[in-house]
Amino acid sequence: MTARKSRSDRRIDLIEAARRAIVRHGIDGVHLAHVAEEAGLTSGAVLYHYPDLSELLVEAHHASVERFYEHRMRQISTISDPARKLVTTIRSGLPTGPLDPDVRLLNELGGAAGRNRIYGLLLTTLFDRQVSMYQAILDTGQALGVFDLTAESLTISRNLVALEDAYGYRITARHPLIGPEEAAELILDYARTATGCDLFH
Amino acid sequence: MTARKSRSDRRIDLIEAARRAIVRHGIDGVHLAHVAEEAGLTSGAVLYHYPDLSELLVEAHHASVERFYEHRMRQISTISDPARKLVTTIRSGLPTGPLDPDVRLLNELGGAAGRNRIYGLLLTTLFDRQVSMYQAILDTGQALGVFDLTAESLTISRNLVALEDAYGYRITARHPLIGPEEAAELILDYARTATGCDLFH
DNA sequence: CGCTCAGTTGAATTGCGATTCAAATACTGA
DNA sequence: TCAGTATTTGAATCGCAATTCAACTGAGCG
Repeated sequence: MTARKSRSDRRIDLIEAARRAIVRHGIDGVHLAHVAEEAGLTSGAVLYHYPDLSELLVEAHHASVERFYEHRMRQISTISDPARKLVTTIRSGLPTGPLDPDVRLLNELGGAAGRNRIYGLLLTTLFDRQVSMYQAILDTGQALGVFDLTAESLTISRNLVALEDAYGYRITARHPLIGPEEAAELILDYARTATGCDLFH
Repeated sequence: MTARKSRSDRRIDLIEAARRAIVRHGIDGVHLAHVAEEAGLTSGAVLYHYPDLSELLVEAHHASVERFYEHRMRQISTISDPARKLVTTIRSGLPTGPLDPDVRLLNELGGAAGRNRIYGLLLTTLFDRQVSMYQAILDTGQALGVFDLTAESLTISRNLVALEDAYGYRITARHPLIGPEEAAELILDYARTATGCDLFH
C-alpha cells in the first residue's frame, strides 16, 4: 500500500496529480483513474478526499494559474531596470517548448472557459493580473524616462498579454516556424515600437 | 422517421450536426447521442455513416476552419482601399460575442491542439493562411504608399493574427471589460502604429 | 407495380468508468 | 502497548454511452 499521509498533505498531492493528469488527457478527458494513477493511489482513495472530481479539477486549475503567476513574479522581482525587466517578463510568459506543462494546462482551460463560468473567471482574472504586472513595468519606465509610450499603458499591456497568450498556443500546437525564440522576438518587436525603447534580447 | 437522404447529403448534414454538438458540449464532451440529436437521427444512423466518431469530429473541425477562413475572405474581397480593408479584416477575425459558434469551436480546438497532432495541424495551417491574408493587405498598402510599415509585413501580420486569437479567447470567456468593440480598438491601436496609417473604425 | 437495397430505427448487448462499501491497514494519543 | 480513528484498498455494483444487429421503410428502377 502507498504510505498514508495527512489529509492536507494528500490533498496537495492530489492537486498536483490532477494537474499532471489534465495535461496528459485533456480537461474533459481526465478520468478518476488517471488522477489516481498519477497520485499512486486507487480511485477510492481519491474519492475519499474529493467526493466530487470536478471540484478537484477546479482546484488543480486554480493552483496552476496561481503557480504560473507567482513564478513570473518571482522571476522578475529582482530586476530593477525597466527595459531588462520588460524583456524578462515577456520571456517568462512563453512556454519553454511544446511540452511545457504549465502553458499546456492554461491552454486546456482556454477552450473550457467558453463553457464553464468558473474556468472563464480563472482565466480572465489571470489575464487582468498579468496586465497589471505589465502596466507597473511600463509606468515605471515611463516615469524614469526610459520608455516613451505610443499609447496608454493599459492598451499596450493588454496587447502584450494577448500576444503571449496567442503565441503560447502556437508553440504548444507545434507551429514549425514559431518556437519560444521566434515568439519572443515577435512580441519584442511590438514592445519596441510601443515603448520607443531599444529592447535587446 | 426522418426523411432519408443520400450518402453524401447525409454526411454533410452530420458534419454540420457535429459542429453544433461540439459547440454545445465541448470537443471532449461530445457524445454520439449529441451528434445524432443535432442531426435528428439516432446514434445507429450516425454510426452507419461514420463508424468512428473521432473521424467525424475531425471532419467537423476541418469544415469549421475552412468555413471561418472562407467567410473572412468573402467579407473583404470587395474592398480595395487597403486601410478600410485592414479595418474590416480585423473585425472579421473577432467573435461577434461570447456565444459566437465559429470562434467557440476554434477555441475548443486550441486546447486539444497540444495533445492531438491533427488538430494542431489544422490550427497552424489556419494561422498561416491568416498571416498570408494580412501580409497581402499590408504589402499592397505599402506599395500604394498608404502604409509606412515599422517592421516586416510578416512580423506585423503574425502579431495581428495572434492578437485576434487571444482576444477571441477573452471574449468567449466573457471578460467583463473586453468585448468585440474593445478588442477591435486594441488591435487597431497596434495596427495604427505598425502601419503609420490613421485607421478609423 | 413490385423488387431491391441503402438508409434508418430501436432494442439488446457490451464495455468502461464512477461510485459504494466492508475489510484491511497504519497512524495517534493515552 | 493498545484502543480508536483516519486512510486506503479492492471487489461489487451501478449507470451511462458506445456498439451491434435484426427488423423496418421508402426511394429508385425495371
